[in-house]
Amino acid sequence: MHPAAKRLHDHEVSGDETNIEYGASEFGGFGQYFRNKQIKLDTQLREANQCRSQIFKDCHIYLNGRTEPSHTILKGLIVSNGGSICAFLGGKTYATHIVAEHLTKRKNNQFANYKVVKPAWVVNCVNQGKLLDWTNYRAIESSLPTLDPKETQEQIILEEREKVNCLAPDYISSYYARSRLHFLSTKKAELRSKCQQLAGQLPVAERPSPRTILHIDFDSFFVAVALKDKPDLKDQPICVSWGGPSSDIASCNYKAREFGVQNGMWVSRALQLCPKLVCLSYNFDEYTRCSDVLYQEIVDLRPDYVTAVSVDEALVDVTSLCSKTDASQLAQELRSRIKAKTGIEASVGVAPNIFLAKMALRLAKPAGVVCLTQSSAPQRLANCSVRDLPGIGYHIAAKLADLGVTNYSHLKRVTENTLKNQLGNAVGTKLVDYLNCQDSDDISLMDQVQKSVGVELCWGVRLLNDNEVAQFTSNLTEELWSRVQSLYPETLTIKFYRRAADAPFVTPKYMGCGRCDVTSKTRRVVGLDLEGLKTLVIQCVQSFACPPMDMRGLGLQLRLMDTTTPTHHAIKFPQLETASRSTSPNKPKIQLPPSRRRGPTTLSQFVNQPDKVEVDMEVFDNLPSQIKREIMAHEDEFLVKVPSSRSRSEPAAVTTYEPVSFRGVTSEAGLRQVLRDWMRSAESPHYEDVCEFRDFVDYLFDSDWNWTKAISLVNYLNHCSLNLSQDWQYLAKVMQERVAQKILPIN
DNA sequence: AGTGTGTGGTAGC
DNA sequence: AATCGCTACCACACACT
Repeated sequence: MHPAAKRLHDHEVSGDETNIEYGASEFGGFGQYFRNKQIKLDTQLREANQCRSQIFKDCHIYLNGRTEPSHTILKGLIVSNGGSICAFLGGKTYATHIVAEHLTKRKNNQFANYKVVKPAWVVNCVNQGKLLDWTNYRAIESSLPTLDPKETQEQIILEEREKVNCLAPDYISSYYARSRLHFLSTKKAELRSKCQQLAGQLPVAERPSPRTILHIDFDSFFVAVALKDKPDLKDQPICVSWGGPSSDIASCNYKAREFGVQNGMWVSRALQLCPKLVCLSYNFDEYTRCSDVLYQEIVDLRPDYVTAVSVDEALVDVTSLCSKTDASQLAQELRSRIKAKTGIEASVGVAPNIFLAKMALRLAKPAGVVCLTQSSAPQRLANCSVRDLPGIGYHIAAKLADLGVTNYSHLKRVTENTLKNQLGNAVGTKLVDYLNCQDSDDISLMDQVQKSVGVELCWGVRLLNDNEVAQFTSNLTEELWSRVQSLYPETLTIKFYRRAADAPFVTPKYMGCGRCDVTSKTRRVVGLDLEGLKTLVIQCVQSFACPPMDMRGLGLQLRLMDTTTPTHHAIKFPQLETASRSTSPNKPKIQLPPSRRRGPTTLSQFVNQPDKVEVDMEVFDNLPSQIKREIMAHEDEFLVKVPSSRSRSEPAAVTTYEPVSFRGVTSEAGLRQVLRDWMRSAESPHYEDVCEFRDFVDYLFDSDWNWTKAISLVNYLNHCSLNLSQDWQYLAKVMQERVAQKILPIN
């Protein structure tokens, strides 16, 4: 059974539900409300029918279309015999069985990989008191375990691709242009970076305790924007989405929430709950404009600190300001100014720490201001669902429910140790903090420096063969590369989405990824250029050995070099996988550093290397001379060759036998002096100098075999660069990887 | 004990 | 006819050293 389904199932049979059914939620936690409602229905059913058996234990069953007997009766049979009902397909749970009388052609495809059974199966199971073989009750011929034959799958993909072609040249850009989640993520990154800059400009404030923190955001932001030019609709239930039955609701107003409609829900389901629901479109430009106004107003306050939470949401430290003004008055004024300039309502939470500010904001919505203090908070929060606590999502809330904790006030029933054991140290500690109305996070200490850059695409991915997979992968890698700009990537993590073995070939959501198995791999990428990166990504993708037609999505994430805590590592040795050693001709090619045209700072990428094993040069020095000789004898097999097409910048030293010198210096002490002078001479290394140094090091290796000196110099460069700019550090890193690459074959 | 990798969870509308 | 299910960050378990 699927974990989520299992949790629901376990929960249902775990007895005392009285406290959570229809549990009062001041926070509009309608998701919880409906989950509770479902639990209550099941409980009622079970009670009405008595719990007769566990025949359907681990069965999560979806009822489709008209049935005989009716849904109500079938539900009663299933639930009272230990099963559970799957309210809808897709989403986070999935059905183990579908009960249907007959299916439309489309649903035939959609359900092809489910166990689709006739209602008689349920009835007969109950009558005979055991779980019967479902295959005798198939509602469709091609149902499990027969998968769609390859030709059928191919046909399906070809048809889908007529509508949505993920290989079209502009697919990725047009996709992201319409993706709300992409919009939210990229806006957040931008705003974080702006706040980071701002922090440098704001006066350094004294930091008395307690602080005064504002948490401010717009009420149902997307809907509010959509309603700006349609004021007559404002009392109707409204949502923002692209409009189709399986499209997500990005935002819905309070009227719609009364019907149980929630953000993230599919339109089809929302329409079941609220048939009069009106769908309005996105307006990303206007979101940006409102966001700008919001942040401008915040900055104009001259606060102590600002942290971007979202495009429409910020945490603001206003402690200094509040020595003169009353915080709630400040918040009210801010609210009115924003309303005046954007035409939409914002709410503000005011409190002495982040946790309480967030909770205050929830209480303040819609269109209000709420102040919470250490003393007033426990009372005000007592009945709030744990689901509404920051950092507590679906999964943790479910685990808490297993512990009998659904409300904030229930937390004190459980010991700290139980929380930590069940939920992990971090979450446990956080919950205890919350219970004490404390928050260890301080917004002025929150790091807003970007540590990684990634792209991910899991919609419309339908590919026929390895070539297409490579093409798509390559396109996505280019998208990633375009976002790297002058950053310093160190490792790449590839996240691969593959259709789960028992997930239907045709996804419930139109062109969605369906239920997937996700696997990931991490590789070092220091020194790779775009081509090298592409090759690496494609290799990795192939290593997942997924049938092309089952690929459903791909994520690529680059972890950036950490320049805040310098590593004092000596040379890192790459370690090739045994497989790639034999395929060395396919290795990504070595690149020269980019020319100055690309700007003075990015030295990026001219060496390839995979994994790592740290060794320092003593290890090499101590190698048996036999091994050293062997290496030298096989030089051609492993030494890295620099492409000769760029040889214009190659110094003569590489091809002629002159004394081994760098700018006329040969002694190690002298060379170190040259390096020091070089590093002092410029904020960032110049391209020509880099080439010269690289070639000198290459020469030491390839022609002079003076490896010790080369390693020593590179380590020295690394050592010195620790106090210099990122460019110097990156150069050192690239040189280390390059040297490591040369030593590699001794492993 | 520290390091690196793979996995999983959460947040925003 | 549909649909645009992203992304950054944290925490953890585990393997390896």
